[in-house]
Amino acid sequence: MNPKKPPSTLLDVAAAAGVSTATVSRCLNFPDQVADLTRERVMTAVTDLGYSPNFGARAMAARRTNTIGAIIPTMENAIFARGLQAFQEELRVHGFTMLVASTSYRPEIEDEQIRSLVARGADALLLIGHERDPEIYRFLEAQGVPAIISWTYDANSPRPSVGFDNKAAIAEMATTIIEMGHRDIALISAETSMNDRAYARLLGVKEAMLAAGLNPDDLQVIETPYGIETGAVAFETMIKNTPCPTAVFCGNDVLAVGALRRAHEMGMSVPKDVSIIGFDDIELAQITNPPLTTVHVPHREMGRRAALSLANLLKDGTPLENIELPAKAVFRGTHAAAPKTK
Amino acid sequence: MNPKKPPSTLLDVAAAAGVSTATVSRCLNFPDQVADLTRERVMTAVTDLGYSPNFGARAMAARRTNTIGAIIPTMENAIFARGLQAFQEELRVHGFTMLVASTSYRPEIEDEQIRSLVARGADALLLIGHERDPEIYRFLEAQGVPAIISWTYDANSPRPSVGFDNKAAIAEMATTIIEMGHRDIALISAETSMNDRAYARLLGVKEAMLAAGLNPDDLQVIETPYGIETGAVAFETMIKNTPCPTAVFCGNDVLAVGALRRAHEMGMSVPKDVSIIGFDDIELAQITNPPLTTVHVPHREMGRRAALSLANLLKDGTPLENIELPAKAVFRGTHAAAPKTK
DNA sequence: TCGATAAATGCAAGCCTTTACATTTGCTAG
DNA sequence: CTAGCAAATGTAAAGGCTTGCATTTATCGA
Repeated sequence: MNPKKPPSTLLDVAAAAGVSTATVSRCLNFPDQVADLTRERVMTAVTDLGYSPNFGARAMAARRTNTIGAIIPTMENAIFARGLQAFQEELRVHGFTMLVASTSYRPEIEDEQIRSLVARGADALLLIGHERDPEIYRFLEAQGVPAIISWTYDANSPRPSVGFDNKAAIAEMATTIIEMGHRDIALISAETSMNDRAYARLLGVKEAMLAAGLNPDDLQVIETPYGIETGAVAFETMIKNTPCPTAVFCGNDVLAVGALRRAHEMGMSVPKDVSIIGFDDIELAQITNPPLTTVHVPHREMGRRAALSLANLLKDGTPLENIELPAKAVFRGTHAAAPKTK
Repeated sequence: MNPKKPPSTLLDVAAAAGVSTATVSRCLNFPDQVADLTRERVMTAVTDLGYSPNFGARAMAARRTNTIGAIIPTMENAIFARGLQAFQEELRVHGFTMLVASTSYRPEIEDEQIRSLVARGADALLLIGHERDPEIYRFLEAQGVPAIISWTYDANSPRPSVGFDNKAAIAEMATTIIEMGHRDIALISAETSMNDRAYARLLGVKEAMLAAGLNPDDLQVIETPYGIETGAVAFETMIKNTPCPTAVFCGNDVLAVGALRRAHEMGMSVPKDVSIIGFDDIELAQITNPPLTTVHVPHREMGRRAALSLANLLKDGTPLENIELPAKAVFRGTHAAAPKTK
């Protein structure tokens, strides 16, 4: 235990066990290729010497790092945290480790982070959403780093993804709400530029309006950053519009919670005076009063499936697929028929 | 762009620029050691070839990866997600990348993950809480991997940490509550075995009781896993005890939210019939009705400072310090004087 | 008992970069 | 004009592991 004793190497272990380095290496990587007796001897040496393989050497020789990068907008949003957790858990099962970077929804940071993670030796990448500079896809291809897109699904996309159809999901919800008599519809959206999920949700509401014979252009939209307070402010602005909306869709649950709170503060009754609809179905949605009507998104399942796909690709070369997962409306307490008082 | 073109290497760049690999390497790592003209030529070659350094080779030659590992119980808990986000943001500023692993609060998984991250070449580690098998600390020392402990602070610990004093924080809160006349106190705690933060909080409540002349042994304790529903169940059990507690402390806000909800479901009025106190001050705490009285923890600041310390250590060798951050009681709507009806 | 085959192990060539040290080039001052 | 020095660049050794191929050993059938 001298402070300066350099960590032991494969060679040390080989010497201690009286075998070649190749055998030690095989012991560690393909245990069943080695005779039981030998393996035992090697493992003892490994333990005795406290050997831990040198990562750099291993990565260089094997041309892979068993590390997978995930690049998400922010971990502070529960939906990504949840998906990422599931992603990491599944990765671990297959012997991979996760590198994480976040972008704060800024494309130029995402660009930088993608390059950084590739330079860091990520064998594959998890990316959120399809939309980004084509140059990046070219870069990934040139580097031979596969990527899977998540949190969105587009049947027409040439890139493999595992996600759900944002547009269809919210359209389903909107159709039901419109059937309940709502005519004046509003949407508090996350910013749609460079966020294809948010944009798809906007499209979904409009689509439902059109299908129901309403004019999609009448949809009142406010775009605002993510947050309870921003949702509250947007709601207050919105509700003073003419015509005053009777149903307010929100791009996510956090915005909806803000809207709900402000509605109460303004003395409105939800859902009697106004319906408020969220998106994501995070934990928050169940504890509001009344509990939030929202669209349930399979965050964990997306993370898990993405990890599984990537692991299979890296292990056996199973090609990535384009997987659609269901997202469905969950009706709780913040929606009701449109008020008649109009 | 043939599908099989191997990525270019330093040698390719050197050849293209008409210099040696050493010069290219210097261009990339110490640009000012190279003549302007040469640098320009090299950079052009780098861009043209789409060169990205091979991580393994670099790690091996430089003996460091500029990668820092973070091992947390779970990202699904907002407090860790938030701290981790801040940790990663700060790391990025200093040119480091974050490897993440989670343990689900299981010591044996933590052990495995620590070894895995070290084997993955992490230059340093962020760990939650002090308590773990001493063998692990020995391992880290032997491998020469520095670690910083977070989410807790102990002035007496020999290991550097950046955190807050869990015991003192909750004791402060408990003292105030007891001064409001509460005598029958309960605690819904996270499991305290192998979770020194939870244990410290338990101690803190007892300490406050003792200081106020109450018998710490009278503290009613239920340990339960993390979750809204588990908090609710624990609350219901607790409230049927004799004597019935008038103040229920919770190990974290999520448990408190569950308790609060169940209290309402049981027809109790909070804080009139019972006071409920949380811990962490996550977003949830502000949207309950009434808003939750809790202890504010500087999650982001801990993450940021931890990253900063580690970055400074790795860059200039600035030794790690033991940093205490403040956590303070925030009084909102779920506490009140003890009911007189007793 | 011997050859054929399979299983186990060893040999040694990479893998690609960094960096200590050596060399060359370009200046400066005497 | 040249010795001497600094700046720029080159040379080549390491760094520790994996893996294709070669070799040895064990097993089995005839």
